[in-house]
Amino acid sequence: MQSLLTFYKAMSDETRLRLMTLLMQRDYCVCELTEILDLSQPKISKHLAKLRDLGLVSTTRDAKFMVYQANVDDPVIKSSLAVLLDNLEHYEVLTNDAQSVPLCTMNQRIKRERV
Amino acid sequence: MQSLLTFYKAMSDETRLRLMTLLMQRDYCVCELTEILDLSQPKISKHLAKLRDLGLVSTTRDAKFMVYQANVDDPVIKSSLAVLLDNLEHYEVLTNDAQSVPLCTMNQRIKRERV
DNA sequence: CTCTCATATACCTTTATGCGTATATATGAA
DNA sequence: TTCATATATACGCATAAAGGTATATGAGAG
Repeated sequence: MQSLLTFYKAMSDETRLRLMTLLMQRDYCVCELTEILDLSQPKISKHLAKLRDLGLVSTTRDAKFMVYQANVDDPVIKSSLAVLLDNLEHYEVLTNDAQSVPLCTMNQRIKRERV
Repeated sequence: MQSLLTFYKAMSDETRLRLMTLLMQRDYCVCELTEILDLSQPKISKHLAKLRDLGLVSTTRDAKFMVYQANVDDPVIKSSLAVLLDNLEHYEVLTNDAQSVPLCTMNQRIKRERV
């Protein structure tokens, strides 16, 4: 039950809810997340570290960039997150986050790769 | 989004998770909940008050007893709780809670009424 | 009215949480 | 090596949260 409790606690903070929601949709590096949420870099990093400590996200280094990805195995937590994703349209902030296109270096780099 | 955040926060405490899970299954008075969770009465009352303040439960007075009932209208929160209830068997504590039969006065009274 | 049971709340202490600022670390470029 | 960029972390502070103990309140019984 502890994992469920810590999941709920993780999601009870607006910053982490936004981060987790984004990461359930695709991977992002820290600079992209900082830009999308428009919050200080240390704040973003600290919340990501918390999500990582709780085992909800994992990281991959890509050159200078730390890429975060959602990493949920617990089926109950997975279902809980599915409920959230299925209802994104109810939450303007989350919807906007998902649609926003960061202008940071990482994003430029990815765009080039896609060409 | 605030209601979702406070819902997650409410559920991030073990006592409240247990209380809410019980109340999603049927109504209980405080003495029953105190007995089932085997925790101090003020602790139970304070957590119930918090759940009531957040609008997740409501109360009815039945003579000396305050009967608490789940009271969830938000569809996303409803779905989130449904996920939990659908997975009760994964959580021994919650399963035990649901199966426990309190011996308190309220329970006696209800039993008599049922005869 | 008084007593008892059921419940709520006040007060206090401890611990957890979140944030800002400053700084450390890591990587690639020049 | 030196610099710039990306990210992590340390430190200090303010606030929130949780629990225990004691006490207040509310309702029915006698």
